[in-house]
Amino acid sequence: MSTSYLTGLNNAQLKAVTAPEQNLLVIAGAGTGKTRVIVSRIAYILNEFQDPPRSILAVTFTNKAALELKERVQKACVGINDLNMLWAGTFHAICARFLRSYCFAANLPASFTIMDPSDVKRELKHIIEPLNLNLKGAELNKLLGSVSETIFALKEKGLRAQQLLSSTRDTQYEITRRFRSELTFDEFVQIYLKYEEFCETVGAVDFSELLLRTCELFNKHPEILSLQHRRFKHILVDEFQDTNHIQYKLVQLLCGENCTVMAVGDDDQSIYSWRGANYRNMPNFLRDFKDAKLIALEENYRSSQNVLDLANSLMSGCEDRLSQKVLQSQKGAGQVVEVVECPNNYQEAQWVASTMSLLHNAGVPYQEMAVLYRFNSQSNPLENAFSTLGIPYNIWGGLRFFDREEIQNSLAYLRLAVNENDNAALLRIINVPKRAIGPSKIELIENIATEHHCSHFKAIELLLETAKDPAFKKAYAAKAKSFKDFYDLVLKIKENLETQSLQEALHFIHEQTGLNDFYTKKDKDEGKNSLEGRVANLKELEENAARFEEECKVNPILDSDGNQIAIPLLFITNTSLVSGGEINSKGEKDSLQDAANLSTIHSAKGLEYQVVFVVGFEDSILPSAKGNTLDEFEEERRLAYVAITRAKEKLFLSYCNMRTNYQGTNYTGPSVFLTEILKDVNKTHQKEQLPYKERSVSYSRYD
DNA sequence: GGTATAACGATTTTT
DNA sequence: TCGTTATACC
Repeated sequence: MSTSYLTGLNNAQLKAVTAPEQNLLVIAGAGTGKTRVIVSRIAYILNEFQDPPRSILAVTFTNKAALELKERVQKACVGINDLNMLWAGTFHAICARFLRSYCFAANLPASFTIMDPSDVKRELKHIIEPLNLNLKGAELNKLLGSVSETIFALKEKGLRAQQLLSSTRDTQYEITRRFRSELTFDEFVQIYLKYEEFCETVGAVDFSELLLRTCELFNKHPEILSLQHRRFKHILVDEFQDTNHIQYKLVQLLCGENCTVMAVGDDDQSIYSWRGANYRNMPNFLRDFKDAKLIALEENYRSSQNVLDLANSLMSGCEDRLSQKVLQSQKGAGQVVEVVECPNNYQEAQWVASTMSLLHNAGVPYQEMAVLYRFNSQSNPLENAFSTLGIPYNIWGGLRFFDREEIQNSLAYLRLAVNENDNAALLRIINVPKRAIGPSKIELIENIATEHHCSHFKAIELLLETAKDPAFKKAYAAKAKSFKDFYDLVLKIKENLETQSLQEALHFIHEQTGLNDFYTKKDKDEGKNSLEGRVANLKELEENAARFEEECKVNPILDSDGNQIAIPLLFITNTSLVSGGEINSKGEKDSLQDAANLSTIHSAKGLEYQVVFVVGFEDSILPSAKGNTLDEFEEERRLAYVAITRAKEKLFLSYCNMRTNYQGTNYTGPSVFLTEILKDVNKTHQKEQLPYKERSVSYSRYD
């Protein structure tokens, strides 16, 4: 038996990896080899405990992380059979799979589809419009945002509309606060009720519903839950600081008598609390999971000590920490951290670009350099400066592959063919490309649907039937004609799914619905060539489908009766949840090869670069001016911490005295965090009487 | 029903 | 400044 998965681990890591079967909370500071520990622990479970892969459930924050984990486990566990029985995925993907398997018990149709947030908004608009709230378009849109966010947040707290009816005044206030005065509590509850009703009749679930529905499934059906308890002996959860209420509940539910959980996370890197993440789930874990043991990883393999000194000093100012970690570098002091003062944000951008250019000439590849900022809006001057100097760059955090309009539209056809009740999908594409079905005709369909309590698609069918009747022929003939093509098209797609491969079916959709022609024209108008345009993305989707189909054949997913679940269904589920290929904000499919990285701090989480520029280290930027409470302030501190700890060799921090953006011109200045850190560092410098050039932090001004 | 222009609002974002 | 969406007009 090989134990190579243990070599090279430090003491703390070894302790975590080789711990007996018990609940474990691993606090893994930035760059301390967290993924390594998870992979090694899985290898240890398989080799030492001799438990089969199917007894392991590994939960990650993103699909990308799940994929990476699976690959690394495969490498570390050569010779172990049935590795594909190991479950690794996000909470959402895992729940979707449970719901597919137990759809009947979960009270969902076998063909249930998953709505993305834009579908949800479109439906909420339908629900809210008849209320005649007298809102301007933009205001209505903002309200739609708040309402959908609120519904998601409530579901993730486990609250359905029905339960809100008996909620306390405090809860009611918490909810209505989000809508200013545009919506009363009762109005909101009515909307929420109607929305749930819509989802129910249509057989569609939103992202939050996946989690809530699965929780309810297990609570209502202990026999199904005990099946899981019999299966899962080891649950590993990565990024535990980013779990929310319902995800924590799910872990509790899934953890049976003979199961232990390894929760891995870093409370210092919790930067998503505004989305419902609760880092206090980490201390709660110690309280709620029997005999849970705590292990902290502090040996850092990523950054030099000079970088870590800043990070440590920044976090020492934070009160609410699970453990007062002090990160120790395994790489030595390293290069000086440079703090740079700039007159304004345009100069700052110029300074970044020219410094990068110098570093590149000195041999640092562009892809090893990153500029991190608090707001997307800060990227603009940087992009200009980069273009002027001819520095190639990629912007992260732009539109993702499966969020793209053309992909969503293509998938909507597929969704409708799979589940004709999916009204959200129907409304999305009934007039894309244009086939002369405007608002008035859609209203007609909606009226028929309401009247007959049926789906929109059925309503079209009814309309076409009625139009055949000579008595109505005149009245309906003109209107019916425009629906006929659409109706036949969807039926044909349905038929194709029975006989053709998924790839072929998608190809048919792209050709026959006119999507390809529509986007070919659009690509041309926008001056896109055949490689970077929307048509190319549709092609990519077809190829994606082919790959997916292959995978399904190798590793089929079964329902509770042991039957294989239909591939188109799985594809829809998968693509709704998987963010796809890397796309930069310019919509280019393939990112540039040796290109510098521009990113918000949030989307840089988990990444690392040789050289990092953190720009806009200013009050009202970092920390953001939006935060008022102490909690919000401390989250900004953690954000700064995440930014700093992305750097492997060289870190630059910059701030401006004056900043011009759409709001106008503001006089800014160094961030409180910066003054805090520098005070600390300077103290050390003085104490050790270091000459200026040996100091760990240098300070300069750029004009 | 489709296209040009005005008006508005703008933390952070994964699933 | 930029992107989205409502409206006015053909």
